[in-house]
Amino acid sequence: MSGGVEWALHCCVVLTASSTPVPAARLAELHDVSGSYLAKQLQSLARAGLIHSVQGKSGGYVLTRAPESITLLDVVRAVDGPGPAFVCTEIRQRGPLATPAADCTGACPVARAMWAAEDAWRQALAAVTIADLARDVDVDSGPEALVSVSTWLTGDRDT
Amino acid sequence: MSGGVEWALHCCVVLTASSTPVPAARLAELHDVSGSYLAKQLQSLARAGLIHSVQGKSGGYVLTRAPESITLLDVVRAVDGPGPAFVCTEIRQRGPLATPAADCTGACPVARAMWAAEDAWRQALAAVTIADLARDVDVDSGPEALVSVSTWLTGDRDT
DNA sequence: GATACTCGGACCTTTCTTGTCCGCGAACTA
DNA sequence: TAGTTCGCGGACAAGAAAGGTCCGAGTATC
Repeated sequence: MSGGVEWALHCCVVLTASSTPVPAARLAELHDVSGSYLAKQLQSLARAGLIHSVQGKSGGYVLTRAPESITLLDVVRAVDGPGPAFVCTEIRQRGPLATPAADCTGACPVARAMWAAEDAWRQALAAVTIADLARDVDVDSGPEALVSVSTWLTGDRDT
Repeated sequence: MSGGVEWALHCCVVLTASSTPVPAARLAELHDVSGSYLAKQLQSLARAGLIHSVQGKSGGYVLTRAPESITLLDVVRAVDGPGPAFVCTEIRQRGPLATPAADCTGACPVARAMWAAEDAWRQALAAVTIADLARDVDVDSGPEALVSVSTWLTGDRDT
């Protein structure tokens, strides 16, 4: 799993606190990460339609939907790609005792089991939304945490 | 996820069919993969205690336990490592609005959600055993498939 | 005891991820 | 209308990790 997923998730949670566009550089400064690289993750989120980019002065990124309708699975799929982590190379069709392709109607048992586990993983991710994470942050660090983030994001740069 | 997991799983299923040691080169020939590289995966399985290596002439690998007591999670952890796929870099403790370390009693909400999903994945993998896979192969390809594999594995090389 | 066969680990190559940089176009401001 | 600020996209370099190969240590067989 790529490390950019963590950055993207934190950015989505932070964007919950702001209704005005937030530049990528500001998000990078808040998290103390490389702005150039974070921009790449944000572009992935924008391509997936999770966030919307506003160009020009006073531009930046805004969430396109309500935080309640953005699941963790959406973010992970946008950053890490939609493909399955386990790839079946059809080993059973190779070697001296290869099973003929005609008998391979469905996926091989190994792939079936691995993909079923991945489905369980995706289902768990789809059950949690960005709004849930924001609420958890409130519980953990108190409601003033996200408020101060909001004021810092929308405030002037010279702080 | 590393591709060697697929090879290791197929090897474990195949080893079900043989009670005598099977050389790594024989397993590689059966699956038509690089023997030198497959040896690395088998060594990982041996280090994890899933298979036992017998040296010397007529040596090879044998399953240490019954196939019913080897789960897919055991194989995946042995090959891909036991660490979690999602690594939390404690982003919340960085940047100008870093939450003080004293307030970070538990994992941050983002990591909690991601790890919960991974637990669901591991639980699904732990629920399936190598014996289950072998049975599924019997259902898919008929019982004669594993029988012919067994005779091919134990037979002489000059076939 | 010699031999042939096996595993085991050290080593190298290729690919991918991570991270950086700069030019272009768009939108807001004056 | 000109200038500034900002996001977008591709090109590019470094580092890690996967993929792959090799030779030495050890053991059962003959």
